[in-house]
Amino acid sequence: MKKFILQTDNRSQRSSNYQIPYREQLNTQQLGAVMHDDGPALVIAGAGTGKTRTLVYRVARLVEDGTPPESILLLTFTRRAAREMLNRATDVLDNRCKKVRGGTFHHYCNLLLHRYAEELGYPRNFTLLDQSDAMDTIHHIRSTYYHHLRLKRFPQKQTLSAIFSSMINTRRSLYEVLADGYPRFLEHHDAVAELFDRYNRYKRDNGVMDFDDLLTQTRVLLSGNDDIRRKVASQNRYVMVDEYQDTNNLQADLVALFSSVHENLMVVGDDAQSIYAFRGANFKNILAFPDLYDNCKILKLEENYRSAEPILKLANSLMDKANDKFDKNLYTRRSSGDLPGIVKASNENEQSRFVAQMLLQLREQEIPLNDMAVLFRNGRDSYDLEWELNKLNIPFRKFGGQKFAEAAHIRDVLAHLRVVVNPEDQIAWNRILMLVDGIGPKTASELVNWLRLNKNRGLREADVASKSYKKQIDQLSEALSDISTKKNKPSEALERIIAYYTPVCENRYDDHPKRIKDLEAFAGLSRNYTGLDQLLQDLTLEPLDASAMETEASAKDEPPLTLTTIHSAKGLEWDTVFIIQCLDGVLPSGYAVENASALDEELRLLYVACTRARERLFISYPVTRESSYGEFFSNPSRFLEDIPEYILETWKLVEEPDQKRLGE
DNA sequence: TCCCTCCGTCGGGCT
DNA sequence: GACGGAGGGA
Repeated sequence: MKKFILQTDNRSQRSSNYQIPYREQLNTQQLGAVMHDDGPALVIAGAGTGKTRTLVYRVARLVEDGTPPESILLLTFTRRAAREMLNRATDVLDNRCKKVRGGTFHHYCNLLLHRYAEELGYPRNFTLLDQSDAMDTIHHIRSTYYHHLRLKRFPQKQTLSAIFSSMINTRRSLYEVLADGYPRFLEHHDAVAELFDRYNRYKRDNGVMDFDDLLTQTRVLLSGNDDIRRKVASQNRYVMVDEYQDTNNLQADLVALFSSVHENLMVVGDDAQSIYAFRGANFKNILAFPDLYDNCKILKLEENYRSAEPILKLANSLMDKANDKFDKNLYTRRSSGDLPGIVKASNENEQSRFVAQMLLQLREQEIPLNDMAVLFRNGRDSYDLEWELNKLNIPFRKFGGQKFAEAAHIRDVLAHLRVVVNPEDQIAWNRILMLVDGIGPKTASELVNWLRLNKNRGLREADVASKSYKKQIDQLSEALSDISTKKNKPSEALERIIAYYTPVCENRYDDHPKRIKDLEAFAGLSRNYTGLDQLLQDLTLEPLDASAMETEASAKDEPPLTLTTIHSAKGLEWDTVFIIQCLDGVLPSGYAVENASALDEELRLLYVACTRARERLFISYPVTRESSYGEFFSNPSRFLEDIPEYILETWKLVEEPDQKRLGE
């Protein structure tokens, strides 16, 4: 039977009196995507082709055509990306665009779940576990039930957490995950399976969820309850998903559910930039999208506006090396530009000095520091450079690597707040009790148990009168009751805890001045919040980078340089880009070299890194590396082999006796 | 029972 | 650099 299609009148009227001259500001391909109306659409957008711009204009265009902004849902990879897009849409149109709902999958799911948690048997104020909370929980279960396995090589908490997450996101059995990625732990299959069950039961029993639960529980909620699904999806008149190449099957299911009433779904992405296979993404998913949706319109953006031609040439020639070919060749009309350079340094520090010196030189040529970035494979690959930059007083901000809320002292303070929000949070109780002098694992777990069995009594009533730590327990319970009884602001609660915690911190860490400074910065940041639980949720869903606080102060003098992992550089661009530690075993990662598809992903990673640059690109590597055994020779990335000189120019570093200087 | 120190081990990229 | 286990002193 034929279906009726409801069509509104504005379709015929539009394009006559738009506030924004779309035709003049966009190319034909972009215009097609912006003007796309109803029904599913796939936009394949190569690097630098104006993908963000297209999304921004489409949001504005929908709003101009009378779509209520709050009925548009924009799913992005980070909340920062969503915010930037909506700000830009506000700039091109007006304030209405601020009302568009946008954020990450996790963020949106978190919102829905807080509304409907009770349907799933969770408390409405369920606690969200971040990466380290989840690992602590796993550790807790592991040491309670599996301590006897300690002599055999049993996976560590972060490995266990990675295994569990991989099972969920790639939809594989434990056996498959272990056999594929962790064969040495196959002998522990049954114990790990049991631990997984206990972990899930623990989360259930204690009303907490980890990152993966946000996605899986939302799917359960929407696929198991048609009323709720319809209610939620009918609010989403238009759904747009950015970076679709990096969503996995679980997220694809969610997208389908979110858009299941209006079916106005537009996904945007680039198969050549898929770099999240470890989270279950598969670059083939995006190409299979049209198979899932009848009448799916396919649109392509191919003209690159970002990079100078020599940079694109290098990027294209890298892509030629993929085992699994991509149907992709970016072109640009920009013909000028220097050749990308490859720089060989004799060791890591020389590489750092080269980068630092080059940065200073370019800054003198009026390229602002914040229009330059240094990219690397692993969070740790920049330690030496960070040291060098600090020495030279070059301000920088680092993305990726350790997060602010992962530092021990921040987690200590957060644990205090968490027991106030949720007094049944055993992991948090355990952590704060262990901080008391004279209390170790044994005493802490006895006290936690006592608290669990005496829910209506507080820590104050615990029997510690005869113990050496009585005094500190009194101080602790006083601090906790101060903030739970008075309904004070998050910043006041935080300051109260910091007052209690400061002596603990001084006693525990040698570098306490720096840590206490962090805590003050944290208190400052919390002033923007009115609710404690909101603060905790935001910190979890949008983890701050560890260096964010330090840079905050110096940023006033000069906008800082960016240091970032390639994964965190996604979607961003700079005038000048340095890619450091471009070594075989680093990029590609040593764990990828025996697997063709994993190698391809590493290659795409390098491709993503190169295409972040507009004008200048420097790739560098040291020929020697240090390890615990001493110094050894290292080789440049295999991806850089056989790239002809007319595409990638080789540079030598020449040291002058008195002053280090760059060679020709 | 707790705390400190020493030492071998380790899959990392992100929400 | 962080984790986790071992060993010794308080």
